[in-house]
Amino acid sequence: MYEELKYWYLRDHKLFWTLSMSQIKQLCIITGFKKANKGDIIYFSSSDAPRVFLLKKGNIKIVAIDEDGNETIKDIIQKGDLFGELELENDRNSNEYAKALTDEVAICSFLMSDFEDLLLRNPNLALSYTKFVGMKMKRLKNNYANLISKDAKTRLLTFLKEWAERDGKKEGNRIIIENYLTQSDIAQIICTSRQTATLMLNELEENGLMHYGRKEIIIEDISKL
Amino acid sequence: MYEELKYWYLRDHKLFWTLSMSQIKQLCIITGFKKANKGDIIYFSSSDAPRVFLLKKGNIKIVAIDEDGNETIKDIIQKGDLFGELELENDRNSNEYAKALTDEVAICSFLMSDFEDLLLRNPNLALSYTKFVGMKMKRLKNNYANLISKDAKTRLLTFLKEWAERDGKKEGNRIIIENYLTQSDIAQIICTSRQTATLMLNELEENGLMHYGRKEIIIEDISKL
DNA sequence: CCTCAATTGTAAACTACCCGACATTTTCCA
DNA sequence: TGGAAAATGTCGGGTAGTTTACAATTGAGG
Repeated sequence: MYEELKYWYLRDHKLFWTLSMSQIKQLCIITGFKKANKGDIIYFSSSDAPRVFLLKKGNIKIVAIDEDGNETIKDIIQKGDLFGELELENDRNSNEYAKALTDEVAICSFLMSDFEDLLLRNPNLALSYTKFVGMKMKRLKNNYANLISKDAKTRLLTFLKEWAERDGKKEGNRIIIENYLTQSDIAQIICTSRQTATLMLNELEENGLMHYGRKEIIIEDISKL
Repeated sequence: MYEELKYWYLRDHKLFWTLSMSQIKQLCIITGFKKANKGDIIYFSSSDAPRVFLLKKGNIKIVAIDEDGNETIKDIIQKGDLFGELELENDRNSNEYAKALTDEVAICSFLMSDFEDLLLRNPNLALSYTKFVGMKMKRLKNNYANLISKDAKTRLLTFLKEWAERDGKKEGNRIIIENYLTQSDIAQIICTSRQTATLMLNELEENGLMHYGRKEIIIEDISKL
């Protein structure tokens, strides 16, 4: 990869704003780059050194397989998200892989050890990174608090609202979300069965609150959800 | 507080091992200290500047109150744990307080801004702290993964095992845990109703697997749980 | 030692949700 | 373009776990 490109991929990420251009150039720590198409499975090769990943384009989901072969969605990663071993601790025994949700996906990665060096040399970056991880943790806590105390319908509504806020485009009163999730994906995220999710989505549609389509989701009035 | 004490409270925490004694002495960032007894409620005064807390002695639980006045246990904090705004971001609108679970509780705290300065001046510490937060996150993820995919009985067993491992004292084959949780506390932690928890605990007792007492919990053979 | 509040024990009714079993529709690609 | 695979729609039976309700036990404080 051209040196030019290497730092371009870092430049526009919030996390690296504290660094000057020349600092970024010095780093050039990106050691991997991958493109994928919808449906492709991306393995985190557990054989080689632990890595931190940065999603430059598209959306992916992290999926775990348990002993019985059941898939569980562990996370949805969006453009600009840093992911992988955010813990800076490697944990080899987890059986996880990523799956591309959108047509085009671009991921770049660097070695964790490089990243650690970088943090040590740039205390400001370390602080930003810590806050970044902290925010992730807060989001996680909120999500789970939801799963636990609310029933399936509330969970669906909360999920839809959050999604609309993060991804949705306003068009007058409506909000339009580009959809890359099947109903069964949504069901998994809100931890219910596919049938229940389908049922609830149709119910919302009957009440004229929203429309679920494979390409896009339209929410008529978010305040009524 | 005597200067001596101030750094004593930091000295023996894993997080600060990378700092030399003299460095710790220079810090003196501790600005608050609190003692409490069982049942006491400890408020995080949301009026003054955001703080990081360090639990020196005992156990406490973090409880959130929702609109309807329902209590939810959000976290159990144990001796040596750092807690509070781990996110390094202040979030004023949460309605949370801490409650002492053990007879004697000692908490010290320092201002977040001081802590941030400290991190900036000690990159090594920043890295340790990042890993520390990361580990918290991993534990959190595991706990929740459990809540979601397993039934109430499995959740109880997982919780008991984890508790035994963290807190239990071995006596021959048995493990004895000093108990500071009521059955209803346990029920909240594993997200089930008090009645279900009671039922399951009694079932385990009938099968001779464990004994639940108000002062201590005895597990006959952890491998059989 | 007695009293009251907190904790624990038990049972029955009820319900949200899962699961299996299909039919129908859409999408993909050979 | 046609046929298979994936996604969606729909129905009812079964059940884990909640809720309500009340009794029994424990323990702390006067």
